[in-house]
Amino acid sequence: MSSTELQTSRPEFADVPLYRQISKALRLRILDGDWPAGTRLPSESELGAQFDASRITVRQAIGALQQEGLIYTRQGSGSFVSRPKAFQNVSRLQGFAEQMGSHGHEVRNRLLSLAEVVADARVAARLGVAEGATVIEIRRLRLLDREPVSVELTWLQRDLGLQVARADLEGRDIFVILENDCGVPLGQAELALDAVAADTELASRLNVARGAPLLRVERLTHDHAGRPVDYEFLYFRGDTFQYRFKVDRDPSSAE
Amino acid sequence: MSSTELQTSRPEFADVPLYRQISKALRLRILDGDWPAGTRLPSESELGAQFDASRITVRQAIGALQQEGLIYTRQGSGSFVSRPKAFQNVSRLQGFAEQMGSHGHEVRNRLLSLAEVVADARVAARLGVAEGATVIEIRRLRLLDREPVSVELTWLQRDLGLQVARADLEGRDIFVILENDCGVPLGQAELALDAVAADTELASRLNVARGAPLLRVERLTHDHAGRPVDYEFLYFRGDTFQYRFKVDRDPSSAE
DNA sequence: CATCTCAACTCGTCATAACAAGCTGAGACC
DNA sequence: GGTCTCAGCTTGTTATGACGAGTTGAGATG
Repeated sequence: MSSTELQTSRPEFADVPLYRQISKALRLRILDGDWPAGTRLPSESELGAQFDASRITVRQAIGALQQEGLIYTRQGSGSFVSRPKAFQNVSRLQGFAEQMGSHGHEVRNRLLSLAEVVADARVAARLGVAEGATVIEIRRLRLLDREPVSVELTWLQRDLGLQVARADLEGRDIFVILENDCGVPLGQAELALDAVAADTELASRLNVARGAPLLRVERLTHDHAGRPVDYEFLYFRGDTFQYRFKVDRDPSSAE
Repeated sequence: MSSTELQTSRPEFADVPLYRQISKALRLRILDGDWPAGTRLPSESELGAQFDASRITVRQAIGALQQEGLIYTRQGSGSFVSRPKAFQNVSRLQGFAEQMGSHGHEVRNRLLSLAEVVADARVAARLGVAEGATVIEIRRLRLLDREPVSVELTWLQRDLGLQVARADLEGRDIFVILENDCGVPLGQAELALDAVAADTELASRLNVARGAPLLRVERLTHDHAGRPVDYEFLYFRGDTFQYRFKVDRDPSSAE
């Protein structure tokens, strides 16, 4: 009954699925530390009563949190808040500031250059434009707590790039700009990581010695429909940055 | 009808959940190429009729395939087989040889050392043993097509390590040994990647200059129950190796 | 012919209900 | 005290039913 009531009383959220509201509420309590690692969540029926939802709906919410790695579930026993943090959820596609900002660090970007350039073969291939077409190139230096961490080269299709160029590139992630200002929902990204030596320019930008090891990330981000949107090279200082994530073996458990 | 028939005729699989049977059946048709990319799957109700399952069960099966990236779904339209392959599923936990071997390369491991050592604080913490406990340390040089690519340091709990030590460490991945010879089903792994400079020993092993950039991968692999099993440091030559994978944005779409 | 409308189909969400399977702790039994 | 059993919890799986929202193509309309 009150699911309807809830929707009636908050018509502006009427279209947010109930299971999302639940998972969001639970997520907040976990991230805020109300429920430290190891805490047992209320049982599915209890949650159902609390949120006035059926068990099937609660399970949808819990399933989402499980996928995020925030909780784990043991049959017959209950659902529990996962181990520490620090390591959480990094196999999501997130901007650097999105990730760090949520951990209490100050992130700034210094715009090094913003230009229309001719796409070389590789950039053209990745972005799906003709070789020789004009694209937008953005070069930024990222500072974490005033300390330089990375230099980032970004290429975008011309029209999209011009929109992005008008946004607050110094304070916000390109991902956030793309999604909120340009209305481009992001989907998957392909990454390639390797290690390279700092050339003279990178070394001076990042305040390290020439030849110092850098973690290079090549990232091609697609929108929801699979169209390439954003092609980047990120150069991280090897001594101050780690790329962390989790992977599963055998996600399907097929055969 | 047929789901029941299936279970009746194969009583040993009677406890495999129906939704897994369905996702497995669909997965096979996709991987076998019966349904090329872009093919629309039968609707959820059709599948329900085919497998004699309710729609909720079919949706569970379809949800699993979606997570695997094999299919994508558009409301009002249907579920479709995903784009090519090539990049699929690389965010799985795979051994190096597993990955390369399936691409027609020759992978060999040269055993550099195999010893019982005293766990330092970090190794002890990661493997969940007492500091000062004895663990097995394995150091290997990996060769791809006769060329050195990486040096790998592995620590295992003593009893497990002794089992592994008896296996064919030169020809097989430790992952494969753990799963097949030791019967340890692997689950998740946590990875941390950064870039470091080659010290004298690594440089000579890998046949690069001292100070050359290396991609360092710290990996802690857990078994199915979440117990830490295998703790490793992998040092890859920056010039010959890339770590590639895909990530999704917004598995939760929070806030 | 172009466009517009709408019925019919698709997936998205949610409720209620039931039984199976795993876990846990209180109490019985030795 | 130590062990064993089992009731009563938990999650896992599944069915049926319902309505909403997005898509699409056929037919009506201009």
